[in-house]
Amino acid sequence: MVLKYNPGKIESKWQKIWEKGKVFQAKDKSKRPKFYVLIEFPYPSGEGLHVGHVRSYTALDAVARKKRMEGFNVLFPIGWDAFGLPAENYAIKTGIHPSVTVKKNIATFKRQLKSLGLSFDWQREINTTDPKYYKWTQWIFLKLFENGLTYKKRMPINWCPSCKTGLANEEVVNGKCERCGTQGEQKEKEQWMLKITKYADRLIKDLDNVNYLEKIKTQQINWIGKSFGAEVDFKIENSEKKITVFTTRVDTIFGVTAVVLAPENPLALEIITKENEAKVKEYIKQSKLKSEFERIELEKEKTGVFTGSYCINPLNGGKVPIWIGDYVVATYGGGAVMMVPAHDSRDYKFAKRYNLPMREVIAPQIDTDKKTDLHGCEMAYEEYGVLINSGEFNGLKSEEAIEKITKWLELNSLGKKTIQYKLRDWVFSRQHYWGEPIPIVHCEKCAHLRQGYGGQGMWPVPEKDLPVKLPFVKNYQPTGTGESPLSAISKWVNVKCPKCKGSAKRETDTMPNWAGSSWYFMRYIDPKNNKELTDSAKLKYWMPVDWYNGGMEHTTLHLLYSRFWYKFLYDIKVAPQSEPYAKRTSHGMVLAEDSRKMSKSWGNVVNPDNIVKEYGADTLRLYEMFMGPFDQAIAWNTQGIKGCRRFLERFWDLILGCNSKKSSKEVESALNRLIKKIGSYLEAAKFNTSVAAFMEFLNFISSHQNEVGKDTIEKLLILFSPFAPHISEELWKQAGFKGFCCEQEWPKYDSELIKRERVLLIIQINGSVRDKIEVDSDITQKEAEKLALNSEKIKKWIEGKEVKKIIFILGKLINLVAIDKR
RNA sequence: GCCCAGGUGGUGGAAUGGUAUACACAGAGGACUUAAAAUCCUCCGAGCUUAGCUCAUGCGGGUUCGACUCCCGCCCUGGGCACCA
Repeated sequence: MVLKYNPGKIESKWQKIWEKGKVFQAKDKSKRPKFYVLIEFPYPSGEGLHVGHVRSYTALDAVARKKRMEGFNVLFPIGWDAFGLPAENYAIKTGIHPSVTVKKNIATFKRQLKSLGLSFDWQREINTTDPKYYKWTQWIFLKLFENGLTYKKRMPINWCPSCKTGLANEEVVNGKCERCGTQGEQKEKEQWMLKITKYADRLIKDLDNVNYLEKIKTQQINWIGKSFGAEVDFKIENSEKKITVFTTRVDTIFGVTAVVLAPENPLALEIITKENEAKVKEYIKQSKLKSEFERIELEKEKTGVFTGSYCINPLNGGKVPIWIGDYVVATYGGGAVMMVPAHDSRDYKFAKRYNLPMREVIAPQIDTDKKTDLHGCEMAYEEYGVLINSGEFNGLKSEEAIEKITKWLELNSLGKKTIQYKLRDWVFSRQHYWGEPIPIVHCEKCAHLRQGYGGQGMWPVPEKDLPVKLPFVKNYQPTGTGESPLSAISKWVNVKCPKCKGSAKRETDTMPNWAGSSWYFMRYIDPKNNKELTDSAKLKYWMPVDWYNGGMEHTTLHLLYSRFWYKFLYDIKVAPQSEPYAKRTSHGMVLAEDSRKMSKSWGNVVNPDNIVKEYGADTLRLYEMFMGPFDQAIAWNTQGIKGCRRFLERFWDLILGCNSKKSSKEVESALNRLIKKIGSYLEAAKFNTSVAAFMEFLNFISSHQNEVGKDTIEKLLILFSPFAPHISEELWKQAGFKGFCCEQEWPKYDSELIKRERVLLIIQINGSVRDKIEVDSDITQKEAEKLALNSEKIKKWIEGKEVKKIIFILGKLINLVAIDKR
């Protein structure tokens, strides 16, 4: 009597046995080559594990399992990114300390992850909210501080009136707070900043040396936004001052009919003439009232005001009016632009609105065939062309003119070649309780003596005093004044100055939750080290991460931040190389059955617990691999789950029903083809076609059941175990094989066996299939031609025609090119 | 507006220059059953004058003996960026 497939029974059994046998632990001292597989560690939310987690974790689990079987010493760790607003908001509502909530949520996640048979090395579990962990997050901050990569800046920040906290640009989506969806505002506050812009160029350049999906690279490059151009100085009339503008089109400089300043530009207030003062001040006031979001929403509506002052065009000495317009971005290119309405569509709109003059200075390069006449054209000509109305530069092509005019400016000290980035420095402070305290002390006395960082009395907390632990509090309410709730805890805030030992105060801002995740992959390597961040020999052995998978939504945030930190750690000789991740892939979202995002409010959430209970973990794993291409978003389908369960049942019955000692040649050949396919599919993240290949193979052997020997079953189970580890392990045991299936050597294919002896030769006439005949796979062209020409079907097609050419592809097809006889 | 990824049966999708629609889901018919479920077998792009033929991979061209695949030009969908000078 053959046993029935019962995942509920076998899955938890094997999970326990594997754990006891420590089969998934990475070895620190090993002569084997290493392979580091990384998934983005989850935020342990109260909602529990999402089927989206299951998709990406299972995929990388399959990779990790295969690599292990290939003889690699595999590190596949897991941990918790546990700082963050939901736990704090929950604490505000209920008074339950965030650490309690986090602990509870982690327990749930852990149970859920373990029920899936993921081969994590649980010995290395980390938690960003553990003081033993965030000690080193703070340590990195101190290093950044010491190396001049931090600064404090009073700046307009994005403020969420609901969360009562500052937001990074990246956390504002369409003007709204990413977390709660409330409309954001602008607020001025002293913020800790990290100089990520200093690394902008390297963050682009080093992408050449890593294997990321191409779309990830382009997205990062666009985000950093490098543009080559020139800075040009426009002297202000009757003043010692000048306005420096940035332009990528210095070739259009003879077409400048105004210079426009951002309202935030401090020069703006200095240059107003008396008669314009009231008007201009009112305009600046109004535009400050508008939040950055509103400005964008008002879209291409360009407004501005004339200051009454003029500056001088350095090229032709012409008098240029200075305007203020809020379409000029304050934080880019110095917050000033030269306005060339004839050749920039934004300037064109601005000039039209205020009736400013336009001067054409670029003519389209005239093709001899078609003449382009731009006169009367209702838009700006933004392409490159040939210079006109540009004095001595007339007749030059734009490319040459850019070079020559820039040189001229440099010779006359009126400007220079330069590079601008869109990337802005990272706003690193949050006014929250549930984050890593920034380890800085402010001493008024030292500030008075102009000591401490920047003479402002700021001192780093000495390394021996780390971690600066979060104090236990009763009240988590944000102060709403912009101060962190920590500022209310005087016992914690008041400390001795590390320098003068006088009374001083702690920094009360905390770090954003991107901090802990910016280096966590390093801590997995040496999670219990309390002397250093990670032992350097271990780092050298394990880094870089060989395969990192995560969501596309982290491309411009976490992925960029962590690359920045790693580069910095490389510069201070902590990290062994300058890039942390050798390969990066991304997974598509798992949508609900109705193709919408899964959400409590829609009531369309699929809970993995229920699926495991009803169908088993292997079915869930297999289904999530099979549902579609890994990098694409895909809708859940309950019927699809059932199909995968059906497949596993057939698999189970078939394997247990095979009794032959040795496989037939045909089966052996099919198996070797399967080995080849699965190997290459896994490397290429083609999980869906891997599963299809198993299904095809099963269909094949179910019609050759008497020819399936133990040798085939052995290799099949090994191949299948990365995808469905429990059923493979159980069948391995039932079939009487020794050891763990998941510890066997990954099979190699024999290319001799892959070759087929007989193949179906396709016969085409002019590219259309007209006949198929079975032939020896090594048939020669001559023999194939003979067979083709003798085929009755083919004869009909070439009757009255002349065969002009024959194309023969060995073992595949023969194509006869036949044309009518004259 | 710019950048990226896509568009193939009723559905999810396969095929990276060589048999278009693998593999699955759904559906139809049959077997088993008192019946249902489960399971197994068969069919399943469209059309036609159905031993076969024609047409079909968003649309229009092109390259090629041969194009879902490569090139040019459109249309549509999804994602990212967005007054970045």
